[in-house]
Amino acid sequence: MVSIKDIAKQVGMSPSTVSRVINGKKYVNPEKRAEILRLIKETGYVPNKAARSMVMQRSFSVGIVIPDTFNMFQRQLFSIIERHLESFGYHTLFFFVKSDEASEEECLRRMKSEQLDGVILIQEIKNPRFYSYLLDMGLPSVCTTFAYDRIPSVHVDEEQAAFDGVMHLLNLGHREINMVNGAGVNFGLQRAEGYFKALASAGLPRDESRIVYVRSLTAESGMYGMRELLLRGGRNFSAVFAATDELAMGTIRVLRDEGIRVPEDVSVVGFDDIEISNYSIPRLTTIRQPLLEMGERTALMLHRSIVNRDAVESDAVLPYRLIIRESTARVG
Amino acid sequence: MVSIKDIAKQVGMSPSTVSRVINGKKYVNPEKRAEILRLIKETGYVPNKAARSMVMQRSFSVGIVIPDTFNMFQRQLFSIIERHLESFGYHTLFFFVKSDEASEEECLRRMKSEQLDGVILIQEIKNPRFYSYLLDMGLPSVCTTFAYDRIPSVHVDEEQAAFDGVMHLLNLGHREINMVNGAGVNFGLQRAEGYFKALASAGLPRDESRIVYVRSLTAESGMYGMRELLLRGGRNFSAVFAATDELAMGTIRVLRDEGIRVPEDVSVVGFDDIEISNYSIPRLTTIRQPLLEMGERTALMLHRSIVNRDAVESDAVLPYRLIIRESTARVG
DNA sequence: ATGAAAGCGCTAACAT
DNA sequence: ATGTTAGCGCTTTCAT
Repeated sequence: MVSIKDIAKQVGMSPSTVSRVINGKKYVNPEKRAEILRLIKETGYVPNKAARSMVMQRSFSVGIVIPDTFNMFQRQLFSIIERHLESFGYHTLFFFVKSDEASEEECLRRMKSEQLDGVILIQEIKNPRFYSYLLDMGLPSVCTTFAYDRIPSVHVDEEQAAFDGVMHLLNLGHREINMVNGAGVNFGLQRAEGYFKALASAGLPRDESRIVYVRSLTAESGMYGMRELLLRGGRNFSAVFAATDELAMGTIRVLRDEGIRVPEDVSVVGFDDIEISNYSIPRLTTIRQPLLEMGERTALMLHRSIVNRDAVESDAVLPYRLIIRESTARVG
Repeated sequence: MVSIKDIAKQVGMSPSTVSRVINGKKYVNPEKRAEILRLIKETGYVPNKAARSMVMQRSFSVGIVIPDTFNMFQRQLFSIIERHLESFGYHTLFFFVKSDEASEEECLRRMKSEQLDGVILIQEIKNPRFYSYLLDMGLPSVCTTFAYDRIPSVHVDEEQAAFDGVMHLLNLGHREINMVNGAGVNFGLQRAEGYFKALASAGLPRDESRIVYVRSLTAESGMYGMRELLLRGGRNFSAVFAATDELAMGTIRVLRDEGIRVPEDVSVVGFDDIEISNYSIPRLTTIRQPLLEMGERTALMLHRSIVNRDAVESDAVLPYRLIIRESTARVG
């Protein structure tokens, strides 16, 4: 592998000068610079990242912490974040964590060993030590899709968004509305709260038995959730609010298998607006999270707090939007 | 950040000894070892990866090259590969590449700078220099989901799989079968070949106008492709073979919008068997690629060629399987 | 404008 | 069994 020394030797200059050229520093004779640049291109020289990151005490990389079972929304989100991070000159390291103690611990270890410039969390970590570590190290971080006090975050007003989704159902005349929700995630609680508040605004009681909490946010879990609801109350509902689009797809699948038509018999509202929601049968009515903007803001926010370590970033609460498509209809 | 020196000082030993303990080498007094281990735990010491990778001339990381617009099958695949790689002790770096020259070039640069232990390609790279680089550097690599001469690969027999998919349609009595295919990917060509061979085996002519090539492998592109086919020949078909499940979803969407029922009016076969294919309406008949096994074999193969640099790995051609669900039916 | 030298944190060869 | 030393490739004072 060709190194900075090789280049230096070939042009008869010192490594320092070559380093200056590479880093675009001043105080280099334009002619020498040109020659060095030419040689760099010619030899295909590329700086060794480990060496550079050792001496500079930073890695030019940011870590993205994401559940190993990330859903499609999260997948789309991290692609966007990755793209923006790249435009700021960072590389991206993914840390897939399972939601158990050991995995979070391992993730922490890796993060330490990597000399990260910053961290983005797309997953609520259970272990409080995790956050303490970030804070103690003064490691720039931002949370996205959820909020954590003391770490800046980018998200939507979950509760209000859920409220609006359920209001849409209410406006369509639905009164018996179930919810399929994710367990163990904070936004699940917030979305449930919005759901209850909307019902309350229509004078409907808070009925916990109308919510089922499932372990993951996938279609598979959605099926499980809907079956459970059917078991609990039979067909005592005319609408379902699902905490994610994937959950909604599973819900619709079960309904369909039971011979219940969507939206003729039962209306379904999702949350996220992932790509296929616009292609599925029926197209899904859902609450769109502003994916592009969330990704952009997240990357920007992190970049800013890396560049200016003691600037305090404030949370960005972005606008969501109810997208009405085919899975909801006036109550029959 | 606590370093190996700090640990050494605190136990009154040399850094070498500490290093030996960390790396589980022999020749260290059990008591000292225990004490050092204790201190490591106590201080939360974690080795600096950059330093280690500089002196050892390797990074303990493998790069996964994947299209920036990766589809769901690829997403599922890389999750699995990542998991296995981790179990072998590697970290995973993702290289998202667009399919343009500049992006491939940039990817190459990054790969050089990272001192990778190995590379996995989930994407056919256009630029031959890319492969040359891998080969010249003696960098262990494996291709997955496609084959490249001179680099070991893990894949299914694309042509035969496509053949079987189309045979299923033929067996159902279909004779007018269209294909929605991905442009610019090698396996697209192979799947087309299987499609033609199946048709030929039923005495049907090779009609290029029945294939449409679309730019990506998404549902969006699938819609585009189906519309184009409709434009070309109207309803001159009773079945469609789509080169990926996502393409199939888009295809079905357009059909539905045209009032054409699946499978009553038109049968659709996909390829991949991604998760939602089992939840979509209708559930998709498709050719399953052995995701788990492909991921495992890919990781294992790479690991072996890293450990044993001059062992020659042979291609792994894994068994696919036709999964018959609801999107295909006997011709009406 | 340029070079010499030190040092980032670690491992490995060589002593002992 | 353990310490000493050199050096991985680079950036960054500090001289000049």
